[in-house]
Amino acid sequence: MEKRRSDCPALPPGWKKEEVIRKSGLSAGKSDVYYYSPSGKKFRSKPQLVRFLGNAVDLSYFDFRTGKTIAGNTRASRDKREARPEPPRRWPLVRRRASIYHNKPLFWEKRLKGLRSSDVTEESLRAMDLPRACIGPDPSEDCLLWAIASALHLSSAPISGQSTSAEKNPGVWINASQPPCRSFSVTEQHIREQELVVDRARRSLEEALTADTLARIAQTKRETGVKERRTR
DNA sequence: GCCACCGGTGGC
DNA sequence: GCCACCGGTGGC
Repeated sequence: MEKRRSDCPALPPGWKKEEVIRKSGLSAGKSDVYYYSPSGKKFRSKPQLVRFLGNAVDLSYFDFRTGKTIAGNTRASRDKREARPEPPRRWPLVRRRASIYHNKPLFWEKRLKGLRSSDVTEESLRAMDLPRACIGPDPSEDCLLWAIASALHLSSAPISGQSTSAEKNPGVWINASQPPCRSFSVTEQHIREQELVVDRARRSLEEALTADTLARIAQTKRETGVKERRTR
């Protein structure tokens, strides 16, 4: 009997997927898919997952059997795309870079306008401290943030901004592999400060997830108690 | 009583 | 006809 739990990138960290092949009976050879929450709770169906995760995770495009996120939610479109599932939606910049970047290097960042990071309640996350003095058609901080994020995805080379020549004539001297801002450098101090920010965010997330789990357990206990009193 | 496992079936 | 979903049950 094949039994293997694997990570599921389309679900939050800690969730595992398991596929169990039926070994006997009329349905021998078919398989059942199960998911396990970080706390070990087992889920046999997508409705079960949706009920448990609520608004915390959008499962509209989640394919229960494959464990992958798909582009459409109809049965027909899903079947057509089965051999080419969409990557998880948490890396939109990576998916969009190929077509937009190669066409017009100077203006592609404008096309990312409107994309914004947000938490599970759709509340926009706080803006970052960015290098000053943007160069290019859209001087907004949002645009620069998207440009830096995409530059980090495009190459493992250092991200340092544009040369002074680009400031004088961006149409001629702009370096498409760098974000459209004045040259800047990142120091060890900057890195340490950002590590602290990330560390704080992780702790907050951990506390929120723990509180959520405890609340769900309490809710389940309350519901169970009500049912038991009614049946007496 | 729990749960792994398979069967039944409604929706497509 | 297929299969996602969930009910039922036998083994522990």
